[in-house]
Amino acid sequence: MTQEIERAANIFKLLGDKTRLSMIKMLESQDYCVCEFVEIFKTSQPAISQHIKKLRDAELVQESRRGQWIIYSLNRDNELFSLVKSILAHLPNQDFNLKQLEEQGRRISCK
Amino acid sequence: MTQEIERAANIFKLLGDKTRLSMIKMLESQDYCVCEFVEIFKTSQPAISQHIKKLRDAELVQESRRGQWIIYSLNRDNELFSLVKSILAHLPNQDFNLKQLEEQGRRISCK
DNA sequence: GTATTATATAAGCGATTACTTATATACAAA
DNA sequence: TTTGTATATAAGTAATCGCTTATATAATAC
Repeated sequence: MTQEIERAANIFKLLGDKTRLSMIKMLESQDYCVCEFVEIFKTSQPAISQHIKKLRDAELVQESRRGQWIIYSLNRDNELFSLVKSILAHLPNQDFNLKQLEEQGRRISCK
Repeated sequence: MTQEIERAANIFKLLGDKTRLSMIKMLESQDYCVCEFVEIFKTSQPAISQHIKKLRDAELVQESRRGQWIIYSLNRDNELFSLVKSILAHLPNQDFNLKQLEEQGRRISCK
């Protein structure tokens, strides 16, 4: 069992959850504030925070604080980013989530 | 949450296990008998059988019986095969497993 | 300073996972 | 038809997962 297989399998474990997979796909287009994820996925804030933690621990995303908000972005320097990138190419764009949020006037906190 | 995201996430759940991921990578090169997997992964026969069942249920692999042996192959007609294929391109070849088996004279049952 | 807001972390819990052992099924060889 | 071999399935279990609620931390606004 090569180490590369194991590393890849760990990435797939993370992408094997539809919330996390959507997040990563969304982050391909633009950076997101935690508060936007909370609104979009209609889950509790801790649930979102825990998903993000996993992505952060795997260095798939990176944070940057802006005042009281924390903005996450895709870490394109990740060792396995080329794998991730080629996966994302097969997934439908998820930008409609944020558009919907704006249309419904629910994109509030960080804007 | 699009259905496509959910389908892809299900694939990643399957590939998120290093045994199953190795199997799929190996099947990219050639078909494999269950008994070869059992030898190569040094796990119990039921454990292997259960991994295969998951891959079969997702129609990622297909079986064909040859006498008392069952040979598995990659299902290249799977709806998401292009995704799988592009993933496999990023993984190291695993053919050494079978070579090792042969060198050690442990490739016995189905040959 | 205190209050409020955004995010993270901790603890608990039910569901799921990946194994185990035991058994069933399907075919082969005698 | 009996015996052996390959594979699948069933049942049980410890570990992990993804949520929940409660609380901690960090920044802003007053």
